[in-house]
Amino acid sequence: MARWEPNARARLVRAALELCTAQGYPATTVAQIADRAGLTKTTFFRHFPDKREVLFAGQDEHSRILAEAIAAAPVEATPIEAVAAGISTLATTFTPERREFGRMLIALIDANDDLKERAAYKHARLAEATTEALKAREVPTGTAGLAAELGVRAFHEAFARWIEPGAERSLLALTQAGLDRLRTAAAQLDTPAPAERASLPL
Amino acid sequence: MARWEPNARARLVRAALELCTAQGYPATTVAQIADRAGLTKTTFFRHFPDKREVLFAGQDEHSRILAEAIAAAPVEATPIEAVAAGISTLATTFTPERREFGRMLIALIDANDDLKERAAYKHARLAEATTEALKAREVPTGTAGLAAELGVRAFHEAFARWIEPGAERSLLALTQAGLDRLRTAAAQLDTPAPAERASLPL
DNA sequence: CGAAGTGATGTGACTCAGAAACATCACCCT
DNA sequence: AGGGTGATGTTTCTGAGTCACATCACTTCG
Repeated sequence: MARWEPNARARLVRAALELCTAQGYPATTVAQIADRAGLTKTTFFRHFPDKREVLFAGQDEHSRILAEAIAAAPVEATPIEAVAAGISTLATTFTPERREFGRMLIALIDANDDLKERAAYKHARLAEATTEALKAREVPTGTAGLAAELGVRAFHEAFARWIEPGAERSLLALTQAGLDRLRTAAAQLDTPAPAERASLPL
Repeated sequence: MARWEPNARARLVRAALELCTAQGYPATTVAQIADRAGLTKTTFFRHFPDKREVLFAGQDEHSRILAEAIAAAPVEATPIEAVAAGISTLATTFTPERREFGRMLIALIDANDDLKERAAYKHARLAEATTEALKAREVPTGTAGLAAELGVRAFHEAFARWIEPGAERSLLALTQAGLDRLRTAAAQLDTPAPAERASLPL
């Protein structure tokens, strides 16, 4: 379906990431991004609803992938198992080439509150979609919400480790490890902190 | 310390809430808000960093209150108990007059993605502050993060019920009920959904 | 093979958010 | 009475985001 120069959208994303990394996000103008992609400001806004969104391109897809994988999990799976299946499937959609992209994106987000805000929104939306997918499996609302939150947190944590320079483990392995870690953390919500526990009589 | 007409900030908040409720958030201009408060656009931006923020005025205070209450909880308290103490203290700072305000605010947020995004960010910041307060009590990172998330969710849920027209219970009672509900939900993360459980052999 | 159609892009003009430099006013203190 | 201080107003500017309209490439059909 491509006509003109193909991949206008991808060119915009690439241009945005490069320019923002080089000059900083606030110093980068939408016109500059469009220019570098060989397009105009108007066209930019035809592809993305606002300046922030170009850096989060494709993330709405994650909700769909996660939700579908959860729906496809075996009926007898527990909420956590369904979530594990979901984020595992999501993890397999990430190719190694996306590591560099991810590194740059995380660096940008860390440096700009505007982007942190959008990231928080994306997190919430992803968790919501996951919650709905679990509720469709008859998981009660509260449990669904928490399981979803655990899953999204596990995935983000895994992603953060995956893009680190020396990372050796696959994103898939990291997501599973992350979820396990959070499961055990959840089991300790009613346990006094170690420092206190150590001072209790044996 | 008030000089001119006092309460400029409060006047801006009130004007913003009224105008946005009447005309819708996107149709309301910063200049209009300032005008109605008897001020100018520049002064608006001296009090609030952006247009969205005027509707979330005072919420940064919540982080401080919550964190301080958690720090003040008894040393032997479990993470959840510390969080319960925190949100209970926070709940007691809400006077009944704030119910109407809360109603209008929630209605606005529900109707505007811009405001949903800011609300998600506020949620994340509140959870972060809570997490830090728990980590200061030697609670391990993962557990702290989840306990914080539970607390913030419980508070939001309680707030949503508190502002409902027919609500009778105090915000304090509602936060405690909300947290209890989430605690039991957390205990079911590894339990298959009811529909499935019912079909298992007794 | 050429004309109409379709979808993506460009142009120009506009509104509003938000920042900055500078002027002004009310109040306080001495 | 006069200077200091802090809050406000004035003006101007940049950039985000919207819109109406024109244009171009490519397709399809007569």
